[in-house]
Amino acid sequence: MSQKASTPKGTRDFSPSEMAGRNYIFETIRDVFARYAYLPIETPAMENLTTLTGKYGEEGDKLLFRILNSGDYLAASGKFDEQGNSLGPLNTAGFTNLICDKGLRYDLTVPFARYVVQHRGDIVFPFKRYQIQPVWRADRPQKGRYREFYQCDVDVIGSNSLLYDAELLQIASEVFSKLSIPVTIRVNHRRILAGIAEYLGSPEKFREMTTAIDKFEKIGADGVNRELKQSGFGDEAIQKLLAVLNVNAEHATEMMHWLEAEVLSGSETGLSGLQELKTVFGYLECQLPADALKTFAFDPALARGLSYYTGTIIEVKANGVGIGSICGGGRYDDLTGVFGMPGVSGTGISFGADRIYDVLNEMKLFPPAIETSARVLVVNFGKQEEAFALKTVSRIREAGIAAEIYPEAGNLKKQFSYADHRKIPLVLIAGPDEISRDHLTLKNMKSGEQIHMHNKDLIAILQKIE
RNA sequence: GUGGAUGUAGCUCAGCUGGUUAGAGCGUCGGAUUGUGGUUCCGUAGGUCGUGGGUUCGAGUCCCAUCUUCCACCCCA
Repeated sequence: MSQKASTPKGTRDFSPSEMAGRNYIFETIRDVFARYAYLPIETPAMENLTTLTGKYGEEGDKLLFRILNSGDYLAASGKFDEQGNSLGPLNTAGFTNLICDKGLRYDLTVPFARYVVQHRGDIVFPFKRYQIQPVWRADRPQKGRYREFYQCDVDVIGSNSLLYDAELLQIASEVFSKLSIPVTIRVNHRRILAGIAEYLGSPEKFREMTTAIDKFEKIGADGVNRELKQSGFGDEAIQKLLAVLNVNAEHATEMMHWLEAEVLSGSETGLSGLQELKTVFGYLECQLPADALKTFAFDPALARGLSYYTGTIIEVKANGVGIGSICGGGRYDDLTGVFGMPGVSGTGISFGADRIYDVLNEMKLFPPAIETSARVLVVNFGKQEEAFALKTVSRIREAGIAAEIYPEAGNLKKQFSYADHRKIPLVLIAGPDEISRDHLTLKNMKSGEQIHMHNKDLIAILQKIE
């Protein structure tokens, strides 16, 4: 009896043509990271549950994949008989903690914080690392939302310098420019949001306020109004907030001036956040050409959910594609505190490789040439010619050119058709005629042109065709 | 986790209110062309109609369950 072949919900296989696209993304991102002098690390797919829980809020904890312990834990618990009947009161949470103590990582930032604390003796600060690995979330899948997906994280830990905030923004700008994806990079500061909450007279409702404004673009002013009312904001406060969201400032500097004068003047926190952002934008102006600067937008309505951000926050969306954010991040002042290493500031961003793939695919922005396997196919004529063909294919490989020989003899039609399907640009023909004269025939599959050459000139000619 | 759609050949889909052997295009493979692919022509193969139950004389079509994918909420890369 055969069973149905399938992958678990929200997970996928990647075939060679998809891997070509994925590797193109990973290589592009890795190149940029490395050029800014970030160093690679990897951490295990699973972490202790104590490392993961409580870091992503209540919702996040629900989305953790937990790994069942091995062993006879039921007998050990003493709460169940052999038929599985409960012998005493034990709630789900308690039971879960009893039977599993490991989980799949939910992101790369928290494992990185754990890594930093654990290796603090070996690390030279500020530590710049990158990490490209899959993460898992037990979310309900949708388009652009998977249960297993790759994040490409770059973080700096152990420095308060805003130069790094600016550097990461520059990295984001460069990655998307290299991938030719038109994006908007929205930037805000958590302390500006805190200042706005003070301005509204409800600093304690900071959380409710940020989750409401985060939806501004999606649900509009009316929707935000409703949300805020539900959270207990007064009408006056709501009007003040909507006025902030509706300010139509063309340039970041205009918006900043207005906020400084009208909204944040009474909030020390808010003003300090604004000052930091000004500094960051100042650095960007030094580092980036004008057309790259245009992709950045200061947006006081950007909130971002993750609770550990404390400073600059950033989010990137592809223009004109209905896929969520493809990159996000920010500064966190005390991520390592929970692991017993307080007062270490970090800043980082994360690229969503799978969503970037979807964007490139939807916008048809993948370069055409990334999928070739071999550059040369050597035709197989049969027993008599095989030895010659094998020697030739080895010579080509030794010259650093990807080559393969067709596995079966005869039927040239089939062999050429194979080269066509595989997008192999060159076919080398070494049949009886050629071998007898120590010659070769090379066909260019794109132009259809064939050239004859002496056997000894092969490598030189192939290298010239490059 | 809550609510709603979806599933027919490898791919994109058709199949009217239940009614004989479930169709098309593209692709595959073979031939026209045994030393030449991409175009053309001819032909071939390929289907547990997502899966499991049920209603019915009869189910791709109706009902229930389940899985997948997608959409909204929640949240997020």
